[in-house]
Amino acid sequence: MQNSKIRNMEELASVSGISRPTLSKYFNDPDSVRASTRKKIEAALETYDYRPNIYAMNQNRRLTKNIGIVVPYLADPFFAEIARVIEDLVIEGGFRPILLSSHGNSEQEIENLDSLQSIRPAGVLMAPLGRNSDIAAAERFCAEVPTVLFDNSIGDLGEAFFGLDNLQSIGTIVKYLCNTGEAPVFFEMRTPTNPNAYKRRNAYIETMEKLGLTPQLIQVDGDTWEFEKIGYEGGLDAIRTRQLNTNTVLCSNDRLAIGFLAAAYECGLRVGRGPSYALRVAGHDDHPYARFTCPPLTTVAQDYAAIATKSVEAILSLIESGERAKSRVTTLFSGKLIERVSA
Amino acid sequence: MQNSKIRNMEELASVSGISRPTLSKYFNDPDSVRASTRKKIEAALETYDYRPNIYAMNQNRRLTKNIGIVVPYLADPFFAEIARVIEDLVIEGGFRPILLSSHGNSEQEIENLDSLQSIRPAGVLMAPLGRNSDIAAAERFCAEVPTVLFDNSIGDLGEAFFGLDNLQSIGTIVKYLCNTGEAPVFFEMRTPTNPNAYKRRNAYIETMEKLGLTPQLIQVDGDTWEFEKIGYEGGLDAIRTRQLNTNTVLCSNDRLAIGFLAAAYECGLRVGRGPSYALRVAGHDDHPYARFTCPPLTTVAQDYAAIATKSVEAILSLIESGERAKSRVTTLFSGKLIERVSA
DNA sequence: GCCAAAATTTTACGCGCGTAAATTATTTGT
DNA sequence: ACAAATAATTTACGCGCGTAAAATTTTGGC
Repeated sequence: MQNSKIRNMEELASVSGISRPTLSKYFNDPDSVRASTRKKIEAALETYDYRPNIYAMNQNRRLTKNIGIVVPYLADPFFAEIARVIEDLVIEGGFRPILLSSHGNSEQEIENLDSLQSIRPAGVLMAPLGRNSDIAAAERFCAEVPTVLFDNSIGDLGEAFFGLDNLQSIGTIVKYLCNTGEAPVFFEMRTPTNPNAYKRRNAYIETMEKLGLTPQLIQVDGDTWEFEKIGYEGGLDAIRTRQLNTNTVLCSNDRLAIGFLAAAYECGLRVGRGPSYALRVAGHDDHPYARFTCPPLTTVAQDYAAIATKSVEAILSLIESGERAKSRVTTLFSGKLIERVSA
Repeated sequence: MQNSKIRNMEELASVSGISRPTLSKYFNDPDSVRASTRKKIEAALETYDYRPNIYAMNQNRRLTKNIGIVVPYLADPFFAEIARVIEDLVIEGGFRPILLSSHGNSEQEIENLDSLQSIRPAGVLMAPLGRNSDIAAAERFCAEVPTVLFDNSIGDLGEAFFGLDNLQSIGTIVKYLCNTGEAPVFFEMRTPTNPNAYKRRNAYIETMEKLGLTPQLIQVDGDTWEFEKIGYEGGLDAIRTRQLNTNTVLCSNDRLAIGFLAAAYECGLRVGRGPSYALRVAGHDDHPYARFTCPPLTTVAQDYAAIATKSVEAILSLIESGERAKSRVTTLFSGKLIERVSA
């Protein structure tokens, strides 16, 4: 096994009989050296435990092998999941993911960008906070570092954007709800932190009007990322003050819906589809917990595997080309209706 | 504002009139230079945008300012929350947190340790996977890097351990359940990944026997980290095959309980306390979602702020001392009963 | 078995900063 | 105002690796 440890490439060079520059080449890309050489190196690596000093490497390389991943709120399992997929793809691409959460806080988001900038990443994948983001700071960052946005977009920031087609996905579930029962009221935060939320509101209104129906909004207060709490408290209030004049509620996202379901339960309203139920509740996103709510939540699934895959592909090809995108491409994926028992 | 940018300390030295070694001292500890010097440096920093190259710094420092944080499963909001608190404390302590998730996978856990070792962290805070952890690899890591364990312990690995007093916390909720209704059956995974789970099982048995009652276990299959799913499927099975001969179920953790609640709901069993309810269900951990289940989950809260604070304090003092712990100290915190409506 | 092409080695320099020792300047106490 | 203590500067070296250019070796094709 690991006999004596080796401290640097120089020493590895002497014990392996391969010159240091060739070793350097090998570590940057094992396939760039001759097969016979590669074998010798790998044989030496088996007996001598050695790995290049990552700091010395990155100091001298034009570009590091780091890719930053910034998400707005990691305690949200949705972002935890998408971050995990992205991490794996980044590793697969031969890069090193650096995951940072903004914890729903714009100052933290800037700090994250600052912190990333100091490690000179080859590229960054970022899901911005949205409304609260410091746009000027983000712009400055994007000018320095190739950045691909996902989940939600800010202006025309970044080289590309991958997200959800909110008009399609909200349209789908609104039509589904209308076809299977009463038209839905839209339950949302009054001043959401997230641009997607505005798009969903507009998509709801647009779809309802297209169907010849009158859109109705229930807008609740709250400006934190504790969506369940906001949905719960807003839901309690909406139910108790009889703001609902339909038996169908479409929540702007699943986390709000989870809170709303808790409120409905507390008020003794049975949620589900059919004559014996008081209320239908639907969400949006297919949150990891949506299938375990009571009752299981009807929602629209985001194809986050697609979002993750395409985002990573985009940043990798940007890095490989060494250039900036000629034009900012926006790619929107469709949502898929997930019919469960809540609506 | 930022006029011309400065590329290295040398240039900052010339424009600020302060020598480079002094600047180096300043960046390592601003308070180590004279106040007048500090002022001059900070004035220069205002006009010239400069930050030291982190790679060059870390290459030459004996010890980096990095602290690794390894959690078993970041998509679990419990770990996301505790990681967030730890991150903040680490930053407050003047260090740089590097957060890594093992995604419930032992190979990933080793990769994380490997990856951390290559950045030569000053210390590491780690919540190990447990049963699946590669103990030999972890031991080798701990021999190299000062490591403090939290949440769950493996053997006597690491310099210290901070976790929950499962005997106390399970004892508390078992007694509560017995005092307010029928004695609970214990619902858990047959072969949990997590040592805490075994401790909880034993704590349940011990407490029941102390109370002169017969412990009963419902053990469900599953060896992934999808606890809700396992709880749901196991719960469905347990209910349908009539394994319950008490109306009270204590789940080994809240995520299992969330799944179990979904199963109970699907089977039409009303969960709550009182004559009109079919079942009482309690959990353990006070998971962030526990207050939004239907009905809200009675559980035991872990004091994760305390666990986080003490763990960070421990690693910081270890780093400061530059030594290894003389003996491995285990600190267990008490859980606190959270009475909600599910039991 | 020869030659051009490709891979490797040699040589040499630089990256940006940490750090140690010796020297010089500044502050502090009296 | 002076000596002692403290801080800053100068000088010099090293960290581990990237990388470029030139010299050398190996490879593959015919």
